[in-house]
Amino acid sequence: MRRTDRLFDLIQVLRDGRLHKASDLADKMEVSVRTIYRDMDSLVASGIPVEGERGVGYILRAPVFMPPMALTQTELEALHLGAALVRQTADVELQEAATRVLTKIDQAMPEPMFRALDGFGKEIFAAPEVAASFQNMPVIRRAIREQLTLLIDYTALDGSHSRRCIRPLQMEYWGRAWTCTGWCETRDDFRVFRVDRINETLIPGDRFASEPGKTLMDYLKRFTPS
Amino acid sequence: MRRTDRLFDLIQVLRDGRLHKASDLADKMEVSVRTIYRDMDSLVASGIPVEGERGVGYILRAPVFMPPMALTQTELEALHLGAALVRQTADVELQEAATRVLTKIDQAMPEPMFRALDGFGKEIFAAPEVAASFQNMPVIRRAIREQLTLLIDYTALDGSHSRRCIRPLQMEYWGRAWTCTGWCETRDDFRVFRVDRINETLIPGDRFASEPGKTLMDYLKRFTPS
DNA sequence: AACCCAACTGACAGACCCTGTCAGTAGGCC
DNA sequence: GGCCTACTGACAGGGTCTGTCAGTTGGGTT
Repeated sequence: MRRTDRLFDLIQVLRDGRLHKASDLADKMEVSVRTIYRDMDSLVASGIPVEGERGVGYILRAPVFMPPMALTQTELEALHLGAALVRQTADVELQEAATRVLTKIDQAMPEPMFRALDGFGKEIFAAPEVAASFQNMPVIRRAIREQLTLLIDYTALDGSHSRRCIRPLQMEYWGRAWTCTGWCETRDDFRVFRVDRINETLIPGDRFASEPGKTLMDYLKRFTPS
Repeated sequence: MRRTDRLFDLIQVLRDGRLHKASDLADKMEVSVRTIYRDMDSLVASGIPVEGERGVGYILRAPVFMPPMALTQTELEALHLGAALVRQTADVELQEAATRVLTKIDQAMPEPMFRALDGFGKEIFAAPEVAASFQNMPVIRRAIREQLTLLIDYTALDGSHSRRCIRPLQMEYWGRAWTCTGWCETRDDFRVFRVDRINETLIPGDRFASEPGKTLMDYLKRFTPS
C-alpha cells in the first residue's frame, strides 16, 4: 500500500512539468534511488507519459494530468454544453481542443450515461451574451432529455395566462432570454415559449414518441425562406 | 506491482455502474475474498466513491468515472472557457455543475499551468469574436455588427435560387447548421437563412437604421403564443 | 423469529514483493 | 577523458501482501 501511494505522489510531483532528478525524488520520497528507477518503470508500464533522459532527468511529456475523478450526470451535461458553446464562439484552435476533450471524456464513459446524454448538446442553441438563470430550466431540460410531456402555465406578452400541454423539443438562448421550442398539444402546432414567462411546470409522467410532423426536424424546416 | 494493477482493474470493472459481489470480483481477479475487502478499503482511502452494502454488493456511487488522462494546455483552456460560458448562460443547476467540474480539474492542475489560465475565461467571453466555420460567416458577422445591408444569393431547400436584400440581425447555431435571422427587404418580412445555403454575400455599403417593426426585438415577439 | 446473504473485522503464518546496497553500463555534454 | 545522470542486474533481508479461519453486523426473506 505504501508503494501505491508513492506512485501517486510521484505523479503529483512530476505534474509541475519541470525536470526532476531521480536523486531528488529519492530524497523527497525517502527511498533509495534504485526504488525511484523501479517506480518509473511502473509508471511507464501504466501508460503515464513520463520520460527519462540520461544525464538530464525525468519529465512528463504531457504536462497536465488528470487523476481519476467522479462526475455526476449534471456535471457531464455542463461539460457538453460548455464544449458546444466553445465550438460556437471560440477560434478554431479552441474548437478543436473542445472536441478532443469531449471525445476523451465520452470514450471514458460507460454506455448508459452516454445514451442519456445523446443529443443534449445539440438540442441547446446558445449565443452567449447575458447571464440568465431560471428555476424551471432543469425541469424542462429533463423533459427534453426523457421525452416527457410538459404541462406549463404561461403568461403571454399581452398578459394573458394559459395552461398548455407541450412536447418540449429544444431550448434556445437569444442573448436576452432563454426560450423553449415545443409542439403545443393545446394549439396543435409548434410554439416557442420564453422560459422566464413560464410560471409553473409540471411533468405528468407520460412519455411522448416522435411523431412525423411534430419533431424538431419538422420545426426547423419552417425556417426556410419561400 | 500486481496489487497496483489490480486496483486499477477493479475500478475498470466497477465502472459499468452495476452491482458486484466481492466473491465475483475475487474470482475475476483470481484472489481471495479477503483481499477484495482490503482492496476496497484502499480504493475508499484513495477517494474513489465506491460503496458496499451488507447483503447487497459493491457499486460506484458516482456512475461516471474518468480515468487518468492527459490534457494539453489548449484543451484545458477550452474546458475553462466552456465552463465560463455555461456559468453565464445556463440555469443554476448547470452553473453549479460547471463550477464543481472546474474546481475538480483545477485542483488536479500543477501551479504554473493554473497561473497561465488566470482570468482566461472572462477575457475571452468579454470579446466574443465568433470564428467562422463557413466562409461568409465573417462577412455576415461584420454586417450585423455594423448594421450594414446585405445582398445575398440564396438557395432554398427546394432548390430555387433567389437574390435578396436583407438587414442581418443575428446568427444562430442550431447544432447542425448556422442560420442568420434578418429582415428581408425583398419579402418585406423576417426570414431565417441557413448560412451554408448562402452562395454569395455582398455588402453594398449602406447602413440601415433600427426601424420599429424590423428589429430583433420585434422578431422575438413573434415567438409568443397567442 | 429464525434464516440467508454478503459485507466487514481481527488474527496469524507463510509467501512474495519490495527495497537497499553494490557494481557496472550507456548516452550526452564540457 | 571526466562528469552528469539515467538505467540494469544480482542478492539478501525485511516488510507488505495474501489466504485461511473464525466471527460480527445489517438487511431482507420466509
